[in-house]
Amino acid sequence: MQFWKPGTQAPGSSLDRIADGETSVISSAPLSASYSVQSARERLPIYKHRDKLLYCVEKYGVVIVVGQTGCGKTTQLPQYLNEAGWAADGNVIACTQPRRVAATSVAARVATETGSMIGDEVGYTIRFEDVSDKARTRILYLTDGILFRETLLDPLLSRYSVIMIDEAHERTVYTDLLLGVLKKIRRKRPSLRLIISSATLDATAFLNYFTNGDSVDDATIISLEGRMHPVDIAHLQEPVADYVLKAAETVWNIHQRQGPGDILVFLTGREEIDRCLEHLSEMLPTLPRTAPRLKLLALHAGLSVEEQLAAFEPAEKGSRKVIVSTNIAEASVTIEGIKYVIDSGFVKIRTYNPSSGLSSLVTVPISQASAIQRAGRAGRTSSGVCYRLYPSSVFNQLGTSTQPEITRTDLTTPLLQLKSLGIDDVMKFEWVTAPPAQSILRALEGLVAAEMVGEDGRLTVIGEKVAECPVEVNLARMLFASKDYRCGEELLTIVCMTTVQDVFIIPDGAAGAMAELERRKFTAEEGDHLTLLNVYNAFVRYGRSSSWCKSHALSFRALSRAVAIRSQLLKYMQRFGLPVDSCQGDARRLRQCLISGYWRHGARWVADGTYRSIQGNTMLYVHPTSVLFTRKPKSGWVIFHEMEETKKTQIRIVTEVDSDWFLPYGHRYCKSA
DNA sequence: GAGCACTGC
Repeated sequence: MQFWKPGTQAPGSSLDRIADGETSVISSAPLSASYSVQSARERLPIYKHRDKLLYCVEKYGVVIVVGQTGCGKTTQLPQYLNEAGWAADGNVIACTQPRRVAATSVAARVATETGSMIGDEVGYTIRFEDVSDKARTRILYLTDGILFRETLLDPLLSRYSVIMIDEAHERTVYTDLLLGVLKKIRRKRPSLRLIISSATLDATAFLNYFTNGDSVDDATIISLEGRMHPVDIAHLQEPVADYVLKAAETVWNIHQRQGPGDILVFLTGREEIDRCLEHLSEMLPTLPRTAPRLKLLALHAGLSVEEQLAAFEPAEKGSRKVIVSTNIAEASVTIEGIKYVIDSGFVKIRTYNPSSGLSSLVTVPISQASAIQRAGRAGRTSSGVCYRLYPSSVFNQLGTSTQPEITRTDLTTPLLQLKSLGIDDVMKFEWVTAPPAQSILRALEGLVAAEMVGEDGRLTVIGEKVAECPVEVNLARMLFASKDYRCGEELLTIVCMTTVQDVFIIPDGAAGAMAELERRKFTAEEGDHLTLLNVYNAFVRYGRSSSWCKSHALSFRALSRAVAIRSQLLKYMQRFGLPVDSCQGDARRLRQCLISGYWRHGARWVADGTYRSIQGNTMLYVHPTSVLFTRKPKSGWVIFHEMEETKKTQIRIVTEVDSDWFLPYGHRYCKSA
């Protein structure tokens, strides 16, 4: 079996020649499904490392495990540890995942392998769903966010003997926070074992983090070589001006000159995906009558569940499937049967500018780690080929890993939670990668202005409570204020509805215009917050039905999630003694309450139809999805949920208010300006 | 008059 290495090219390859069919693809037989579960486990590449892994976990406090997706570390390692007795005496082996689906699906698979019911010996915990048994569960899969939250309740995580942080190279905010806290915990509880599972390129960075760059006595790296199938890599010889067009051409060449197998294309967003598919459908009529058909599919998060599922259905016999996707197909979802990957080399990420407090979506080159991950998507069920739409010299210049999320995000919530853990001096926290000092300062200022943190840097009484609440700080602030405005019931709903995204489904073309009309039925003239309230109440009144959602162009998924979040937050409100009163239709009182959270998100209308932010006087455009997009607010003043920089600075979820309502917060502007 | 990478508690 041949293994590919990062940066290597298939022999003598330029993309064009490969797409012309000059390079053969090495084939190898996939794992047969006819073996029993036990012997299938033993056939996994990881199995030969079993004893070494167990020895290292025994000897070292921190073991960094390097291995490609598919080598079996996620499913096997916790089982090896269990078999070796690490879950004896009531101890639990934890394995964290960045995503909910991964935690649930891996747990189900391991339960099958161990011949037990899910939720018994093997369980999982994600938000809204705890399928585990406090006394019986030995192996627990959970999202890293849940485990971080657990440190708020049990700062030493004392029920766990081993904690495996899986997919650590993805560097989500919670992974980074967890690693920092776990390093601290290990000083107080050295018996706790940590396993950091990562892709190749980040391993030494993690090792250095845990050894502080010197003593290696307590940490080690194990490399689990081997993946199921080889993937040949082809680079373009010269960069291209239009990678969307090039992607379409490459699909076309593969289809005409290469053997069977589905094609996965990585682009950055919906607009590019649609353009690529348009190019391809224009070419379709020129396909010879006898040639296999080409099935064109888009895949991005904005699609409905049915549309997304289409990408997973096998192509009909004699036809080839082409999935043009965003980064969602890089790690979040896995499509079987992909043999060809086309990688644009770009990704759209959200970044945060701490000096303006603005977040923006920008298209940036991917990292080497991402490029390798994308290529690996071609080798899941058999050998494959990855066509990179950039030269190998460009690959070599890419950053090794994606910038950790914590360096490009608003730190308000993370800092509040660290303080709740007793880490008051966040400047001294041992970050795996330190965020910009300005981000920390801005978040601290915000926490002081919101009265979560006192002038002494310690949490206030309300700050302690808000830290426990799984919502943004300004939204939690409103929940607490709702007691004074007697509008807890409506405010709670609004908070949940602003938290879920894409409530309204607006398709392209004529269907979009129809959806637009449906949306107007819920419109409240005060603005989007009350419109969202109307939508939620109608959803509940009509029995939370998915067909009702469909006929009103609403997302059943989003609304169901809002219902789940609402019942979770309701428990917090009850615990904190916050009444859930109705405002009895008094929209004025309700909007006054909104200001208690949004007072820093105020803007005034100017004659050209744009707005100016109260803080900073930035020019703001109302997002086209807002009910205030077409209307001037009578008072001339609004508050908004969030602002984001695209081509322009846009505000989303906007509601009209009176300027007088800001007065009680005036003195705070002076402090935080 | 015009727009949305992806997660997570």
